Amino acid sequence: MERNGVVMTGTLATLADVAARAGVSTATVSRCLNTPGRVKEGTREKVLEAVHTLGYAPNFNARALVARQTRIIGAIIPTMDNAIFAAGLQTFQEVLAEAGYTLLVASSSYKKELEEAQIHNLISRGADALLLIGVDRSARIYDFLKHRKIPYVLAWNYKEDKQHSFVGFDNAQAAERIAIEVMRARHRKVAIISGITAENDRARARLYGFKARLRLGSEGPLDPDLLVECPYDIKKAGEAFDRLLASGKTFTALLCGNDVLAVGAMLRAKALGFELPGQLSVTGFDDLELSRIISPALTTIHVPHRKMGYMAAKNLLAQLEGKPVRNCRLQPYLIKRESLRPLL
Amino acid sequence: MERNGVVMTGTLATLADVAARAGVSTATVSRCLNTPGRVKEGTREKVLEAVHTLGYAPNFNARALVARQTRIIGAIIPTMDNAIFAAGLQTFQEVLAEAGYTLLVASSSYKKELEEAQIHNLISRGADALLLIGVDRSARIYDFLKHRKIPYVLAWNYKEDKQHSFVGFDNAQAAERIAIEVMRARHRKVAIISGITAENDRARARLYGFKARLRLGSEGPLDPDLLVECPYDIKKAGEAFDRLLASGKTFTALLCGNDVLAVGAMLRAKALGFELPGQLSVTGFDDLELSRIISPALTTIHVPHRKMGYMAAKNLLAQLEGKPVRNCRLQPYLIKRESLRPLL
DNA sequence: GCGGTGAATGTAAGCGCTTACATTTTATAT
DNA sequence: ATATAAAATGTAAGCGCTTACATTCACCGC
Repeated sequence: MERNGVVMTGTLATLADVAARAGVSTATVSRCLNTPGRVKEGTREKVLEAVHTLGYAPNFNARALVARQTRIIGAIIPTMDNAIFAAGLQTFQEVLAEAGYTLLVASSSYKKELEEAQIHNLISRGADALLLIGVDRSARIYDFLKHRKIPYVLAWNYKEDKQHSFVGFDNAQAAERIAIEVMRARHRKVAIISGITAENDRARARLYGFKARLRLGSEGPLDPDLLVECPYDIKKAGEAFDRLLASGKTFTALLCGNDVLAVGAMLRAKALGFELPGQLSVTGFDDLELSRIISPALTTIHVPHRKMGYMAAKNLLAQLEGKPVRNCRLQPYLIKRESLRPLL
Repeated sequence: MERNGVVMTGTLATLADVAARAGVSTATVSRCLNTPGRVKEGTREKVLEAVHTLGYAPNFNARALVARQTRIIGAIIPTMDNAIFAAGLQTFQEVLAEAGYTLLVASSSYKKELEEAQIHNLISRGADALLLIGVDRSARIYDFLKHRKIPYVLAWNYKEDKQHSFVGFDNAQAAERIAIEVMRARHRKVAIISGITAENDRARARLYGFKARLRLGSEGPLDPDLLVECPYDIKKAGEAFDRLLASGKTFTALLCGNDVLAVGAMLRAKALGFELPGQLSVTGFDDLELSRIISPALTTIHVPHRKMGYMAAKNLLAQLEGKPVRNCRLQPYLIKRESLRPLL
C-alpha cells in the first residue's frame, strides 16, 4: 500500500523500522539523522531512502526524554488578544526558529495564579527556557526556576538587579517623560486612565511615573476622582472615560497607560462630541499601530517592540549556550503627534 | 536543604523519588496524579505530601511517550504580526485550556513550504491535533495527516467538501456582498487592493468575488491597472495605493481584500490630501478593531473571529473524543460605516 | 601479510512514565 | 468466622530514542 511514495502501514514507523528496512542498527539511523558526518556515505543513502519510503518522522518526546532537551522555548504573555505583544513575539519567534527552537505560547490573562500554572505546564512539557513579561511574581516561582536551572528572561521591564535577566525598559521613567510633556503644554487639570495595577508591574510603574511628575507640576496630589483603572480593551476604556466624566471634575488632558486605553477613550470622547485635541488632549503609551490610525494621531511613548523581541531571543539563546549575558536596557522615547495640544 | 518548603536536591525529582518518600510504588503515585479516585484517601495524602516537599513536576515527555498523547494542539497561522488571527486564536486557546489542552502556535509567514515544515515539526512534537488556516496545500500534507490519523480543522474558509473539517465561511460570497454594495452606491470606476493571492486561498476567493460582481455591474472586465496585490501591512498598502495612483487611471471606490490594506490605503490617501469618503470610497474586509478606529470608519465585512475560534476548538475536541463532527459554516455580514459613500 | 590505528557500526542500557496483570488488603454476605 | 468479591496497591514491561562502550572494518606502513 503506497501513496505519494509513502508506504502506508497500519502503525507508525519508528527508528527500528527504518533500521530494519535499511539493514542497519538503530544507532546508525539515529546518527544518520543527528550527526550525518559520522556515517559513511553509502549507509547514509540507504537510511535516508528508508526514512523517506517509510514516511518516518522522529518522535520528539522520546528524544527529549533521553536528550534532556526539547528545543522548545515557552513564552507566557498576559494576553494574545490585542496587539501589545504581537510584534515583539513575532520577532522573538523568528530569531528562535533560526536557531532551531520552537516557540510555545501561553497566555495568562493578566492573572498571577494562571501564570504560575502555565509556567509549571510549560516546564513539565520540557521547555528549555522561558520568556516572561514583567518581574512581579512570587519568590516561589523564581526558586522553582532556579532549582530546575531553567533560563528565563523578563521582558517589558527593567531593573538594576543582577538576579534576573532583563530585556526591557524603565516604565516609570518613560511615563514621567510623557507627563513632563503634558505639563510643558501647560495642562494642569489632568486625568489618568491606568491599566489594572494589581497584577501588572508595568501598569503600576507607569502610573507611578505619571503621578510623580504630576505632583511636581501642580499643587498637591492627584484628585482620586481623576484616576480610573481599566483593562486594556477599547470598549472598557470608553466606559472608563465615562466614569471620569461622571465625577463632574474637569480636566484638559488625559494621560493613558497604554494606547489601547487612549484610543478607547478618544473614540468615546469623539462619539460624545468632544473636539480633539482642541477640547481635550490625550496621550498613550506603547506606540501600537493604532496610535497612527486614530485621528488625531496619538502622542505616545514609542516602545521598541521588535528590538525587545530580538534581544530577548538572543539573551535566551546565549543563556542556553552557557554564554554570559548582560541585562538589556532599551530606551523608549516620546513620539509627538497631534493628540496633545498646548493649552493657550 | 530546604527553601519555601521545597527540598532542593541536586537532581530533579522523579516519580520514583516521590514513591520512595511516600513509601508506595510508582504505580500508586501515577494513579494518584492521574486518577485520584482510584487511591485511598490516606495514601493520596502521603503521596501529595511527598510531591509537594520534593517539588515534583511530571515529565510530560515521558508521559507522552507511553500514553501516546501530549494534550498539545498545534496551530499554524500565516502571521502573528497583525491582529487578523489574534482574537480567534485567543478564544481557541481559552476553550482548549478549559479542556486541559495546551496550544502550540507557529507561524508560516504565508509560505507554503514553511507551513509544511511547521506541520511536521508540530506533529513530531506530538501535537494531538492541528488548526490550519485555509485549505490550499499539497495532497502530500493531507496524506501525511491522514496516515498519522491526526485530527485537524481548517479555518477561515469553507467548502462543501466532506474530506476536510471546515470551520469558516465563503470568502468569495462575502466579497461579492460588499462589491454589490459598492455597485449599489453607483460606483463604476473601482480599484482593488488584494492580498497576495499566490499562497493564500482566502485572498484568492475574495478577489474572485470582487471581480465577479464588478464585471456584472460595469461593462467589461476589470482594468488590470486598477488591481494591485500587497501583503497585509499598513505601510505596504500605502505604497500599493501609490501604485494605483501612478497608473493615471481614475477610480471613485477602492475595494480592499482586508482591513489592514484599507487602513493603509486610507492613511496614505489622507496624507496625500484626499478627502474621504467624499473624494474616494474605501471598503475593507474582516472587521478588525482598526476599522472602527480609522476615520471615516470603515465599511467592511464582519467576520465572526471569536465564534470561529470557539467552533474550531469544539470541532477539534469532538474529533479527539471520537465524536462525529460537522462542518461549520459561519455567516459573515456587511457592516456599513462611513468609508463608503454613494456617488451622486 | 601483520599489527596497529581510526573510522564505522553494533549492542544494550536506560531516560520517566503508564498500565496490564498479579497480588494483597478490605469490605460484604453468609 | 469464612468465603467471596471488590478495592487498593505492587510488579514489571515497554513506549522510541540516544549514547557509552564494545566490536568490526578498512586501510596504513613495514
